[in-house]
Amino acid sequence: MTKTRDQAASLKEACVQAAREVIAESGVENLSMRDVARKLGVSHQAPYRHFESRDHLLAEIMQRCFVDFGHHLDQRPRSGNPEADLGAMGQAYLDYAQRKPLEYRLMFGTPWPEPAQHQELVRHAVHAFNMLRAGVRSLHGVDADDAQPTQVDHQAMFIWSALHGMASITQANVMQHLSLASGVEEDLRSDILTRIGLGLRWSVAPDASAGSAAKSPRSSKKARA
Amino acid sequence: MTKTRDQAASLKEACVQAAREVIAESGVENLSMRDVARKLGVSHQAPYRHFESRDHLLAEIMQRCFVDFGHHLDQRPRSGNPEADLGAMGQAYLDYAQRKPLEYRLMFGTPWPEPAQHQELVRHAVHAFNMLRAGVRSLHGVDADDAQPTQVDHQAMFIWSALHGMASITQANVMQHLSLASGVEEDLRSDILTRIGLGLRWSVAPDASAGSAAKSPRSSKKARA
DNA sequence: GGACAATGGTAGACACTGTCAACAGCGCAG
DNA sequence: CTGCGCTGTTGACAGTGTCTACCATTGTCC
Repeated sequence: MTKTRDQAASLKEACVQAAREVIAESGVENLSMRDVARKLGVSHQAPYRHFESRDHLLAEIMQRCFVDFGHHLDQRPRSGNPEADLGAMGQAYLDYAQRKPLEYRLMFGTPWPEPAQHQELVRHAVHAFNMLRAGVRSLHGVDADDAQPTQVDHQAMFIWSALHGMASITQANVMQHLSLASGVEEDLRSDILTRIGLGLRWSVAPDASAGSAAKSPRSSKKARA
Repeated sequence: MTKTRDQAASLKEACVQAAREVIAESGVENLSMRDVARKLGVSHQAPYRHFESRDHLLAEIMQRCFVDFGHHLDQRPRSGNPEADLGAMGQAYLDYAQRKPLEYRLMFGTPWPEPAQHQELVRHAVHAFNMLRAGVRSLHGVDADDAQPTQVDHQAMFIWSALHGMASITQANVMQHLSLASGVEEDLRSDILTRIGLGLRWSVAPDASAGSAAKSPRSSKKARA
């Protein structure tokens, strides 16, 4: 409890906090070590006592973002219906990407530092993916508890691809220039979620709002998957 | 034909060329103006005679990458069958991403410079998207030449999302840590393409190799789309 | 031919970055 | 008290993008 150790911990924490703020406001590329030092009123080298390099600080922040992200996904409403739950997860995913675009880009759009150096980061990222896996697995029903892991993984990768693609495309400022047909942009989310459901041979049931995309499916569980 | 004008043009060209090489070898973030100047044996300010700023040089390069990319998509084998053609386009897309990862990241993974400043860039990017649109539209058959533009755009966005998601996830060095079930990684492409087909309510028919993912579909054209 | 402006290239600054190295204050173990 | 380790400071160094001032060559108009 010595004051020293507190301050040490507090400076490390403060660095992370300040850096997260910078990133949330202006993106990774505008984050500089000297900036966070200035923000905290310490010398430009002080942060280096707690982080080997800029990359290490970045890794720490990415890691925390993944924790946040995991929590965000976990806090989605649980209805007990596996399809609806997975759909809600998709919604939550896109929500996060939309509400914290810069954090999202940090996690999924920034070239990662050497993964071997930052195993904790990898662990948390993998954990988030495993949540998706679990959601997919529960789709396969109670009996099929030993669902083909191959198929589960394929489905998970498909879902992730579509969601991530959607999220990052939406964030790029290109879409405004595509002159999409009217209404398309608004219904993108529900449409994509529906199509993901089709791609799984299951309906993932987007929330009922703005249902233009709903051509018919809703619960076309017929496919054996 | 004056020597001056030639040299001018040639330095501008040389800058672009040198910069592309740097990017293709070590990525955008390692591209520096001074570097290309050094590489060309000119003063560090010479490139600025031809490019207002680093962003302008980058925009020029991105633009050319989009042209390349468009050509690459265009050179895919045409079978006359709209489904197969669209599938081949997907293949070509993923091919490009795999073979030129850094260029791909430059186009689709780098925060764009102010689009208003670089309309040519936007034009070429949109053109690539329109190729996808055309592919989707031709799916709707000859009669439906006035296919619902809304639906076409939705489908195009879905395809793009899934492809882009797949491409960028594959490039990130995360996948090795997901401990995917054996065989999943190899079949990712064909599986995703199949699922995209399902999401369109059409089979997009991945190339026949490595067909583990083909559970049955292949030409489940039953859906009315 | 000769004045002149434009064009393309050079050289030197400035502010900024990440990071290395040497140094100073502090708390604690011996 | 002495010494050591941790935390923080200060000062460098090499690198960056970009501004400004300068120089050389060129083509144009009188």
